[in-house]
Amino acid sequence: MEPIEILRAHRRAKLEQLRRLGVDPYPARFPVDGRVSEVAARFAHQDAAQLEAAQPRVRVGGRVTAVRRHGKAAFLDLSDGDGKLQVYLRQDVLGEAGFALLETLDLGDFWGAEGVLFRTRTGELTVRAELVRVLAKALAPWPEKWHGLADRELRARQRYLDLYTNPDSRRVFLLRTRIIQEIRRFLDDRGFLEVETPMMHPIPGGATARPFVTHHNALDMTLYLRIAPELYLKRLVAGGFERVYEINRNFRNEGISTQHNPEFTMLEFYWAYASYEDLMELTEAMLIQVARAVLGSTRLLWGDRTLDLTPPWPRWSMREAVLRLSPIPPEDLNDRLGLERQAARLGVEGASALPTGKLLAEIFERVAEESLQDPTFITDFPADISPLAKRKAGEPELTERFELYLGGMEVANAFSELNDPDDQRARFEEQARRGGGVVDEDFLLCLEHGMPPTAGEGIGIDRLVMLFTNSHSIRDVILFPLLRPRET
RNA sequence: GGGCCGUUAGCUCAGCAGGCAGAGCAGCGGGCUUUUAACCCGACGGUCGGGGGUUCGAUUCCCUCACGGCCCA
Repeated sequence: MEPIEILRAHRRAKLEQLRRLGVDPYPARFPVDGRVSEVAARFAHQDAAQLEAAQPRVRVGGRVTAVRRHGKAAFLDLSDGDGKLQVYLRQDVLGEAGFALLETLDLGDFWGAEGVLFRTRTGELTVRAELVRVLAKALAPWPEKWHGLADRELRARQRYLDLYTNPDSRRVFLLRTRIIQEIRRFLDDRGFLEVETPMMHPIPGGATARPFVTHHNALDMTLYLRIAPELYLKRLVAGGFERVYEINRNFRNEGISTQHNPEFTMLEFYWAYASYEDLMELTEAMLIQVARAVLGSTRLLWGDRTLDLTPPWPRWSMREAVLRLSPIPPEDLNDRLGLERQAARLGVEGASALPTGKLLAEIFERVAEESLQDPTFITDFPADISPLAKRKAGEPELTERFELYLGGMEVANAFSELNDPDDQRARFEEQARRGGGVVDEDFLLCLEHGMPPTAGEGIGIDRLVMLFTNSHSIRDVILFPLLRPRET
């Protein structure tokens, strides 16, 4: 037998032993006075004498993460992942039969206990158990108690073990939830309405990315998992929901990296009668509110530096960012020839075939993106890489668009929405000519019925969580990141 | 897609300038009625990621594949 099978066999033998004793190893219910970490916190400030006087009786349940046996007595640690509470078992209190339950105990089992709280001679808050009960038998061996689960792959694959054994991991996901809660609060307070739009699209749109393809049998119809909710949210603005947002998953059938997971969570929100400049202020306010609420600070620890969110954040045009952060001479950004030369020098493949605006964007990504650590708005995106953004008045080659960079990552993308149906049609057609999309006639019909001037923004929640938790891989902030299936 | 690093017991990790594969934790047997990484005694536990090559001999060196991690694109 393999060693692991022997370990499992031992546990299974104990399961059978429980059943022979007439003990249900998986009972239905065990009412408790609170989570063990809450109970521990509630009595944290009572010393031995106070507990002795009050004799507080508690009933708790948790996972057994440590056992220290002393002949006819034993100490267990009951854990809920956030904290633990020690339980003291004595044969003279529990009786031989009750104490013998210990013979069936393995690390990882869930146990319940009831008794009076006291402090041991070393001062540890402890339940003197008058009753113990098996709540759920664990049949698979538990990870090592001191180091926990360290293998990064196993931590992602068996997140339930990671969460119980690595407090840092637990902290990241609790913060993730709080960040999203705070964003909702921020938007709700400003009259934004949370909505849900389709995840399955007949036409993939709202971004440029390869979609996942699926099929609806009854309608015999190809459907695409959405790459962005944008075009549906704008339909809602046209429908009179003047402030809407959605926090939900997008799917992009592209590479996987420390910054990309095939499904990722995006906040998109739309604000009628506002422009991209209003959004810059709103974004500053939102991220500062979130940082204060979840971190109690507007400074983010990021690797070996500290990112300062104190507003106002610099606003640089894309052109200006390239000039500030690279030695490229301004004249090279003025004409196509110069742009092509610089793009080629930076390793952009097929530069001569790319639209002029795309060349500038490629250069920007290569020379500037990583340097943008403190929050910086990059504005004035070229129109030919911004098919859904309104053109800048007087500068039709540019758009009223910005991206927010933080920690060297793009975390937000926003613009004054293009609501001119003819211009939108022309841009869709141009994209389609380049093989970058399909003309969404239904959306164009919507614009033809009229959509008010609107500003819209997308914020990548996963990357935001990375920044707020100093996590440098997206896999560390997604509970179940996509992994290759394991052979066995 | 490219580069570097890794894969050894259930878990955490040593080891290997080629010569019988180790520790701690967990598990097993025994002892212990205030311990807390409990402790003490004892016995057990391995396809050294898969395949191939070099060699008298490979966990160790080389090639290759798989998977993972980090960095780059």
